[in-house]
Amino acid sequence: MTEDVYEAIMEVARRRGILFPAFRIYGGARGFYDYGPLGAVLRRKIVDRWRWYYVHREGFMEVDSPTLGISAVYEASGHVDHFMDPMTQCKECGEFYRADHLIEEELGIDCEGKSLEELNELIEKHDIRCPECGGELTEVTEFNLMFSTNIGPKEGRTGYLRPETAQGIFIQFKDLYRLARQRLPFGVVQIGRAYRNEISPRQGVIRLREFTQMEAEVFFDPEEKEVPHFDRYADEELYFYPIEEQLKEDGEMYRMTVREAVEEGLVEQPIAYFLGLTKRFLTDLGIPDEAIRSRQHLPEERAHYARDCWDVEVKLERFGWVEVVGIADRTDYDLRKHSKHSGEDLRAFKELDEPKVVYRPKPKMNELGPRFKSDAPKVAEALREIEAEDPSELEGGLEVEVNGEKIEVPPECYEVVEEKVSGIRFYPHVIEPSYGLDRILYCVLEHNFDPEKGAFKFPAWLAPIEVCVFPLLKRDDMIDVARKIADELSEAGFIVEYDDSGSIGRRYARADEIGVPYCVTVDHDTLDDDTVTIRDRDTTEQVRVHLDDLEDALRRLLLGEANLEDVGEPFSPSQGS
RNA sequence: GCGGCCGCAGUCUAGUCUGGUAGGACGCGGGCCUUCCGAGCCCGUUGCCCGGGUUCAAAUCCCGGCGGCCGCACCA
Repeated sequence: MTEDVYEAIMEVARRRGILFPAFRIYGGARGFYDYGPLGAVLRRKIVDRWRWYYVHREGFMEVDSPTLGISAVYEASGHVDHFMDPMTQCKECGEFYRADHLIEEELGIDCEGKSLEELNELIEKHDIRCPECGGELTEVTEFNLMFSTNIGPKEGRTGYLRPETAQGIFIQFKDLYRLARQRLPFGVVQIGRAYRNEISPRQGVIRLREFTQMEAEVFFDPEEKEVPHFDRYADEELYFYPIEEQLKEDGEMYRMTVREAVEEGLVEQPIAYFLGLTKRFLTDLGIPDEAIRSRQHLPEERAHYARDCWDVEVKLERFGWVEVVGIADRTDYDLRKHSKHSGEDLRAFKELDEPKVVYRPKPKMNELGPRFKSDAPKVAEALREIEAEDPSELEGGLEVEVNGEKIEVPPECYEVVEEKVSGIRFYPHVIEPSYGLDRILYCVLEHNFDPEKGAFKFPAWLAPIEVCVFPLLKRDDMIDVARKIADELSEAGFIVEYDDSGSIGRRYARADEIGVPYCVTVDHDTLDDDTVTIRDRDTTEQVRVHLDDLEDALRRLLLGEANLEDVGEPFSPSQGS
């Protein structure tokens, strides 16, 4: 076999309706894929599992905001100015390249964080040319990854397809904070499409121009930045690959528990918690423990908004360690930015243990106005910032600074008022676990793929088809019974497929290929005693169960509550009738 | 798209005519009291849609925009 696992998987995936390259009849377009019938189910099940962790268990609120945003949002978030990749183009054939990736491929060096000048120098110095045609390359320029469009007819207003779902949450902070009953910490999740106009997507479903994110934004009081139920995943063991190991010549990842990592100061508690959760989630999907590591971002690769960031990476045959989840400490960056740009106060409020009393000069505008004319509002503003613990400090006039000049404010211009300060306002800090669904789905495919059989072996609950029902022979009496069973199982909630084409062996193989965990077969005995066989995908062993027990047996099998031998009498075809 | 009405806390609303930077109710948070499904009391918290103009000063007056509702038109 010359083809690698990636190609084998994509071949089965395309043939059996998991993934299709998009727009195929028109020649396709890089960076876009369709989910076929089975892929769509698989995707849904992964999303549902994620929801179970984040919405059900963590109790986070799920929202769903527009994928197209007005420009103000992305001006405030910094994406208009910062969400750029370095780009170069071949002068001969016109092909575009990501300059840093191209240099990395050609020279085998790390270009993360290099400036445009540095990239240009490298290209010139090493005479890097177009890998396609050998042509000369243009000067490296910045290219914004957001898709822009117009909102409304004609020129309209500039809009951007969202490059991440997160902003939709930040800009609704006020309402969400209220709905969280104004208590921190709280979390909000969003699952949806995001768009990035990648310069040259090349790795199949790993780098898409339209992809699905599952993101959580968890808001913390910066002074109490801890997950309350930390113990839930604290004893989870995982592989850590922190900055210092990455910088060593022979640096290695090492294994420890989430709790130990926090105690050793390797990673802060909330990020560690979500790393633990993520590992559990990924192993649920059939990705083995040793193919999952938590890698800390190097300072130069962190996004413009992140203080610390850890990726959860999954090891793939062809692509090596691939980031499937990023858990970033976005601090108060986003809320601050949106507060500033929108003028809305996106702070949280915290009551002090002891309210304190202060005294303030309350400006009398009808005195200030005539006296200071156009400076009156500034004087008033300056007065409002004065605060004293003792009212006598405010008696007999005050001095304020306006436009760099000191101004005497006579006492008749203000009134000393007592004010109770009962709390403080602050911007919450955000920890953001962000999952790339499409990449995760590919990892699930690869790690559940048996290259020998060319077949998937998904965890039973995850299989896009849960049960196949076959008549042993294409005989009307068996067909009728099998169809009826399939129908009843379907009504009971199972994802069922009925199949009577070809030989029974062929049908088992077909079911195996797409990872159907259990096949139910109607045979001669069924017609006599209402029993059927259940066949296990991985062992190909069979048991006989009575039709009355079938639903229950399958349910327990799919949930992993029982093994095959627990649900029926052993059966082997040679002993059967 | 056209016409009308309207934009004050999360919600409902006073104030707008007669410019001087906002008051209430419910809600929400904390406490007390109670104790099983929106009881009471105390404390706290939250706001004039945006931009421009007039003015020393705009929730208030003028212009523009945006948004909502209703009607008509158009359309999946």
